[in-house]
Amino acid sequence: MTLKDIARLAEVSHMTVSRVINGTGYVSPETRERVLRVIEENNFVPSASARALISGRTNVIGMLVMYDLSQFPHDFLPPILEGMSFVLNQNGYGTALFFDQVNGKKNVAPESMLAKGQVDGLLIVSVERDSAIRKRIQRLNVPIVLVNQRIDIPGVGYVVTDDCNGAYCAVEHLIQNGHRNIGFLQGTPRFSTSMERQCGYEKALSRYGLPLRPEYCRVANFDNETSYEQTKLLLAQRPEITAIFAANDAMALGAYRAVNELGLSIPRDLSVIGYDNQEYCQFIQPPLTTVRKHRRSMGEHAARLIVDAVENRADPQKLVMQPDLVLRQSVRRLEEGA
Amino acid sequence: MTLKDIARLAEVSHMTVSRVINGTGYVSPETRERVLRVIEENNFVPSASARALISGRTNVIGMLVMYDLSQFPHDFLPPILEGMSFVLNQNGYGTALFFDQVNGKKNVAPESMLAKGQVDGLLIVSVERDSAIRKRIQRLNVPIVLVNQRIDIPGVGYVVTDDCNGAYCAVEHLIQNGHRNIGFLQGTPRFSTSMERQCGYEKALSRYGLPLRPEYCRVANFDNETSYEQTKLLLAQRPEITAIFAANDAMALGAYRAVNELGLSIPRDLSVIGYDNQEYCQFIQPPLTTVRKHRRSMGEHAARLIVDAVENRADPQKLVMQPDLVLRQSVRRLEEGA
DNA sequence: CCGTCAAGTGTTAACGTTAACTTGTATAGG
DNA sequence: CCTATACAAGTTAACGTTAACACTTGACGG
Repeated sequence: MTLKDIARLAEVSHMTVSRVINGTGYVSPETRERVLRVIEENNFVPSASARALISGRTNVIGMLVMYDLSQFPHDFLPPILEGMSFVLNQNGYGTALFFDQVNGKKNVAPESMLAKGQVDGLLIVSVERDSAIRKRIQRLNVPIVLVNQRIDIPGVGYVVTDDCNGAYCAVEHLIQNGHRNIGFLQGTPRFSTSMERQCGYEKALSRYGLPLRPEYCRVANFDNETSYEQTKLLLAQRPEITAIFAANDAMALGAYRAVNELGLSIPRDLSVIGYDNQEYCQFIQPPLTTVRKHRRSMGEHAARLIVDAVENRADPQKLVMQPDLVLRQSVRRLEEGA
Repeated sequence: MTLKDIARLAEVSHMTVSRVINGTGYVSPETRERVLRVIEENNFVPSASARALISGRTNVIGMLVMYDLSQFPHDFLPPILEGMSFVLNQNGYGTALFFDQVNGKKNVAPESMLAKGQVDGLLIVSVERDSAIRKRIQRLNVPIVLVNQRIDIPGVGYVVTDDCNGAYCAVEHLIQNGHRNIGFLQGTPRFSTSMERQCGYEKALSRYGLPLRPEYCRVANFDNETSYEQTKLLLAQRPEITAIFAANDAMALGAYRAVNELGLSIPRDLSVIGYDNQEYCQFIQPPLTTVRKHRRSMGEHAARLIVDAVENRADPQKLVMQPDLVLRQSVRRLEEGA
């Protein structure tokens, strides 16, 4: 079923049908009616391929996931994809999903698929710091918006969460609850967010005139097991510590485990704040106070930026979003005299 | 940059270039070399749109997510998508992702996008029982494979996990550890997997000659809070219960909470098995024994089935996968005399 | 009463491929 | 030596759409 078939059935030329469909040019009301009826009856939909061929635009935006899923909390991705997909669809775009690597193995497709002019723009969800992204991006000549990674490349936009500020708020919250000796479980330096969270921790301490003690900071690689060990060490070596800020929730859970094992209790003996607001935070005991990134919203914004760039042939914008603190029950207010 | 540009630069006709690219027909080694060099130098990639137009095939497979993400564990989706995407890419297919509904709102795109002949085949990830899928599927005339939903529709394939057997194994494991009075926290009847898990529970009891006591079974809607309440009730009303099988991990966590609050301990006073093997299962205390679905593998298989169907113009196959039990530390072996 | 313009419709060519057919040349078999 | 055939190309048309231009009709102003 093509334009011409519809044209024949409606007894008009194929151009008239095209005009009816696209709302361009003059068509008399009666003709329009007739054509629309025939289209309806045959539930005709114009060929996307033919349109893409002649217009040079596919109306498809690529979504490239640049990190290995198994290395990162699984629930990070879905809300982002969902947000992107929703906004893109609303704007008449389809979405092509690619994973750069799967289970450690490099995927074949991304570059070639993306080069074929198969997409009008590209959203890249990534996690690692800098990495090879810079180089790889340059080859592709479509508008690009990075999600969750703030790399300043001319002509490339991004949507990121201000993790530095998120961490700042978390630590500030601890300080405002009377905590002075605050441990920090740090992530892998490989991940860009890791450094930012550290920066926020340091900023908050300095802002409130507290000393930055390197021995309070432990690198635990975003890893539950390591955090568990480091927390045990930390509490043994530095018993004056009353609170821990963990750079993600899995690490906070590691701290929980250590505290339990030492026969202590949260938040009575130790206050804990995590980061990411994973699903389980509300279910564990005690429910974990943590920092929430607005993941769906990030996806939505990224989609808007890319649509904007594609349609106005302009460079994509850059956008920094603020996370917020989700208060639960893992932080205790210290008495003044304590 | 088109075939013809390459042809001009290599001083051949565009057909020769086409033949070189597709490996069809006769081309002399020297000519092939020359053409390949020119292609390389200009890193030319043929237009997917033009190919799609003339061949009637897009080399894109649609992936439609039919359920509301917020209603289901977030980490269910990524491995499935990843598995699909990987296999599809390997076979030269691109992937178009669509969400049927986002945050309760119906998405606009799916039907129209899919109808436009934009995809050669469709993978549908769903969760709800039957629902409207039957009707919606019939309109689309591309091969379809359902993922995680076993609906027998002629010409439609599926990849599912045998949740009945998964539940059976879980309950069997409890029985083999000496438990006789086993509670069951049930999911929403809305979800297809829910009924299967119940079926497995009942099968195991009956297989081992244990009575099915309705008062041991509580509907907790896959919900943490409800499970928490139901577990408290269950333990109060039926103190003889020594183990609980929860139809998913969130519910198991609810049980954990109840047990803690009653001053009891897992697995000493109560053994618990969950279902899904969510990320946090290994991190909570005690680590939760649970049933693992092979999600990436499901995605991979589904992708293979659809590629098969598309390329051989045959009806897609149907496939039932077996989950397995992940043993951790939430189940206690009861002494014979206990 | 003619030119101009708007409304409504049609014709043609182009987008970048591939299928199908055609052409030319070297080689082998009779 | 002629012809059949394998090899190595080239030419043309088609896929389904849209842009650009062309044509017809009627109305209206000068």
